[in-house]
Amino acid sequence: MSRINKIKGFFDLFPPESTSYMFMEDKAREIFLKYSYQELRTPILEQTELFARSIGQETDVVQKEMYTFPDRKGRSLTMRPEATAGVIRAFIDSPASSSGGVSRFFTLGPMFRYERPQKGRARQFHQVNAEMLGEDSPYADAEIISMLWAYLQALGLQEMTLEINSLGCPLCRPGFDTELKHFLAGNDPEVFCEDCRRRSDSNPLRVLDCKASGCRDMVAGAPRIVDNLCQGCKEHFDKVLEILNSFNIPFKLNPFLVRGLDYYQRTTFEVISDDIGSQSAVAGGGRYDGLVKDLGGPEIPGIGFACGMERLALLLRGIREKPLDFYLAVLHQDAMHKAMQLVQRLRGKGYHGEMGFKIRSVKSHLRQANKKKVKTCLLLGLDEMQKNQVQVKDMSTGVQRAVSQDDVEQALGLVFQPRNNNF
RNA sequence: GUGAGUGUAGCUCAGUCGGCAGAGCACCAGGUUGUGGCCCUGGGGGUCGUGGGUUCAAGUCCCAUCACUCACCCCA
Repeated sequence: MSRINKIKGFFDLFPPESTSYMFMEDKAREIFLKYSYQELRTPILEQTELFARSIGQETDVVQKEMYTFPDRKGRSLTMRPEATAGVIRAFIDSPASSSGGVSRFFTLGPMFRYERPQKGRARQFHQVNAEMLGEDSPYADAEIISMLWAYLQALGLQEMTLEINSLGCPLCRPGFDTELKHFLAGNDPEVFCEDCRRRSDSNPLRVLDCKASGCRDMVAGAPRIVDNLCQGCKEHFDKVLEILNSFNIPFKLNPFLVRGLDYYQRTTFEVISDDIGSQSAVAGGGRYDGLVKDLGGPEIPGIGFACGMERLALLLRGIREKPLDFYLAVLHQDAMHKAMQLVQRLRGKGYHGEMGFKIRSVKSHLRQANKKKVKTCLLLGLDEMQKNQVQVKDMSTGVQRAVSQDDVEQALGLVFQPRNNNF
């Protein structure tokens, strides 16, 4: 029979890579729970309009990157291309949205975008997300950024840059857009790339983020949002930076940092690494104070970030599964049942291990055990069965001794303690 | 959506001017009557991505096609 290919841009995660993902997920839960963020799991499939309305009709994500299709009754559904919209929708549906106070959520899981795969970019990819709803204080911005930073530190990642900017709010942004349009219109259209010629009128802010060399040179002299913020936005931004400074979180102001999702306003940020190919953004986020209302909820402010696990995985080093505690080698069919009983008992005591189901030579079993890098090899054959014993061999020292079958866990305990996590 | 590159053993790859399909690693067995790693000997493994063409002869040249990779774009 012919084989069936997996879908382009979709990947199977085998060990040791899957171990890195367990590690990233465990650390996310460990850190985020300390900050009082609770795990929220939302559906992968949502009504298409949810994303069209929140992310923005004009964005690349909505225009050409979504997995959108009709269900059996003809309703348009979309596989989530990002997490925030679904979290907000769920939040609006929940009692939390009308009971006041601050809600903190994190989510883990797959996202889907129809793009050409390359290093650090897949069609199904995984994100760690966090969102805080109901608080517009600059301290909220600082909290969530510092939590992201703490998470990256906890993963042991170095050499990353936090870039930050403010996009203004509905009070100051329109004025700035107008000023920016005037500036762009004053330049020779020839210096723009094709995209920016179009954008310079429809979405001038995006031109600031263009990587084309012509646009870049031209933009260097453009007016900056940070110089044109209204009083409220300026105070907010200054306060965020002040708090980050006081907590020794290093950041770089990037006046050209513009996120690709339309719902951001005020604080936006990205974490960049030079070490993961051309897709350099490891994490990104920002404030979205108008979004809950735009999605039919009350006027509640919010801020959040997304962190790309595929990109983190490229940076993780030395995450390896711990070796198994034991491997039990069965040397005769008559010892098989007893062997399984022993193995089950050891697992009940917290030891991790397996048994070989094939009757093979001691040499062959030990080669297996050695290859699996287990700490100890237990041998059970006819001799041991007659004496009610098991041979316990420490694989690092080669020391071996016979112990009573009743005392195996005690014997293992003399060599090492049962482990309590997977890394 | 655009561009470039790569497809040969489980993995990494070599294969000259078109002339018998190769290496290293991995795997299995033996070197010890029931003892791993190092070493030695032997062994199993191939639709040379697929289809067509040129030729006495194609892994090698030509065409098509599929897959993968990287980059643009965009983003995490």
